[in-house]
Formats: sequence, C-alpha cells, structure tokens
Amino acid sequence: MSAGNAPPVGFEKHDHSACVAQALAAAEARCAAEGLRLTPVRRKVLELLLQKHRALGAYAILDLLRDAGFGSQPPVAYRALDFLAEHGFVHKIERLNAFVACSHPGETHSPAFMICRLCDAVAETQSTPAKGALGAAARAAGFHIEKTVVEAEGICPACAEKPKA
Amino acid sequence: MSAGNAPPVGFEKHDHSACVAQALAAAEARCAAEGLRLTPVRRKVLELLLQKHRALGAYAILDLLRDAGFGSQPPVAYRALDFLAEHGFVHKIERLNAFVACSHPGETHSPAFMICRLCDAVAETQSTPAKGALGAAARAAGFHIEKTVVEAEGICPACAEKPKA
DNA sequence: TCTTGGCATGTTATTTCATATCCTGTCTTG
DNA sequence: CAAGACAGGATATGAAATAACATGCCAAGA
Ligand SMILES: [Zn+2]
Ligand SMILES: [Zn+2]
Ligand SMILES: [Zn+2]
Ligand SMILES: [Zn+2]
Repeated sequence: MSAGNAPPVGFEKHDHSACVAQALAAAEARCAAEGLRLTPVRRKVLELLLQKHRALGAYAILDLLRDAGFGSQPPVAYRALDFLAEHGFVHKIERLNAFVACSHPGETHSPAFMICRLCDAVAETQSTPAKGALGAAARAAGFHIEKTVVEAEGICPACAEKPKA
Repeated sequence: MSAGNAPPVGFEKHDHSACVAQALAAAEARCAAEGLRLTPVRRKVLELLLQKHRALGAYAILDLLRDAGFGSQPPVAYRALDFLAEHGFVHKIERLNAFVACSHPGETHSPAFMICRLCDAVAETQSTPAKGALGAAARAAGFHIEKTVVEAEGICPACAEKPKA
C-alpha cells in the first residue's frame, strides 16, 4: 500500500484539467485516424495516467480500474498498457517499473526521463542518444540500435528547495 | 590496471580466462587499496558474472551460488550484487532485470549498454548523457542529475549475420 | 581479558511485478 | 449466418525484490 501522497509532478505548474482533456482528445483523434481501437479500458488507463500526472505501477493502475468498475486482474492493466506503450501514448519507466503518460503526443520521438529519487516525479524530454558516443560505439561494434532507454535519476527542483524539512 | 587495448565493446572474441583472472585480480587490488571487503560470496558472484560474460538475473546467480556451496536465498545474491554495484564492479541492466560485470574496472564512468534482443548479449560502452540534449533539458528544468541509465536495444552483429537460423 | 558493536551472512516469509492459459462476447466480413 | 479476429474477464503461476529476524565473526574499547 504505497498510496496516500499526491506529490506534484511534471516539474512545472500548468492547467491540468485542460492538459488532460487535450491529450485525451488528441489520442482519440490519432486512433481514429490510424484505425487503432481506443477501447474503454485503454482510454481509462490513459486518462488515469494523464490525471495523476506521474508514474504509476501496473497494480496501482489496477486499483484505480477496479474503482472505476473495470476488471481488476493484472492482465487487464498490462494489456491496456501494452497497447498504449506500443503506440506511444505512454512510456514505461524501467527504473521504477512504472508507466507514465507521454508528454509529447503524436510526434515520433526517443524519450528521455528525469526521475526525482525523493518524490518520484518524472519529467519527459527528448534525447538523441544515437548521435553521441553511444551511436559511435554502436557503429564501431556493428550493433544496430532499435530503441533506447534513457533515464536520469536525481533531484527535482521542488525537492532541491526543501532539503529535508 | 587498465585493459588499455580492448575496444569498449563486448561483442568480440577474446582470451576469456585471462580476462576473468585479470578482472578479479584488479577487483581484489582495488578492494585492498580502498578498505573494501571482497568477501567469498561477493568474490564468487563477481567471478560468476565475469565467467558467464553476460547478464544474469539474481536468481540465476543464486542457482550458481547454491552449486558452489553458498547460501541460496534471494538476499544472499541481492546483498552481494548491491555491494558490487555500489562500488562499480557490476552494473544492473534495468531493461533485463539482470546484472553484468563491468567492462571498465577502476575508472569512474557513466556506462551505456547495447543489448541484443535476440541473444541477450550485452556490451558496455561509455556515455555522456548529460552533455547532450538531456543535460540541456535538465539545466533548463532545474533538475540535478546524479546518475543515468542508458540502454540501447537492438541487434548484435552476430545475430545480424544469421537472420533466422 | 572481556565485552560490545558493526557487519556480513544465513533463514523464513512476504510483497511486488509480470505472464501463461483458457474462456466468453462482440464485432467484421464473406 | 458461419468463420475468424480481437478485446477483455478469470484463474493460476512464475519471476523479481525486500522485510524481518537470527547467528557468527572480528576489531576497538572498557
Ligand atoms: Zn513521449
Ligand atoms: Zn522531487
Ligand atoms: Zn562499467
Ligand atoms: Zn545477438
């Protein structure tokens, strides 16, 4: 039971309800355009991740799904998450074994994350990992990169200001 | 104690027994120099990871520890791995929930990994994630990076040559 | 010396994360 | 109205990680 807190996330303030509505609408539009099926469960999972605006474990999502009247067995959440992740609506944070809604919907991108080790806030940004030393090493080794995971752990600005209090 | 000649990747052939022995000796020397305790279990885990020369899950290591006469409960492996990872002798591959011996012993470094999705081979190289777009984003956001996880998934040269055999 | 405290290890049990498998209902399409 | 694809519900199990407690060792300090 690691519930309870509602630590602010993203790193900046913003009009959250609008942000959620807009992202959901964008997802629906894209699914319609591409023939993807944004079913009730999938939509609900995306909505939950957008609303919470933080990384959630599959079982936390499952609890919320149950509260919303959906199935509450692990595969329900994992299947929805697989779909959403496969199409770029959400990302998995390997470091946390958790999922977060994408902050850059629509654009194909190679995401990078900044994860606060104190409050677990997660911010998404873009990365170009194959352009630097890693890309050079891959070419030299004959390795073909298909996907990259880039996750930076550290301290978010909010936590940096209140050192311990 | 640097292996100066070897390229920064692990997809190539090499004199493996020498490589294991040298790395173990280097680890022992460094522990002696820094007052770290490379106990039998810790040494064995490092030796196993060096010998297998691939990423191993904690429970796979545990099986090998059992065969070698050590304790066989999860904490035994996890504690040894924690020690080794904390001091940079091994790295955790988040993507695989597995551990691999460090290829650049001694030097402080920010590792990056290339992981073959077909054969699970892992090669370690250096990365400078904080120097590129990620670093810029972190500065802009006021995020203080302490550690980065960089893991590229793709196809290794060996698997690229045998398309499906 | 004795003892006390830190530390590594062993052991048991539990929690947390993820997948395999089977079955049912609902569309779609010929 | 079949036949097939696919989403989702349910049960069960596997895999990864940690909590909590107990024992033995050794070195500093009384
Ligand atoms: Zn994204
Ligand atoms: Zn924080
Ligand atoms: Zn390394
Ligand atoms: Zn391979």
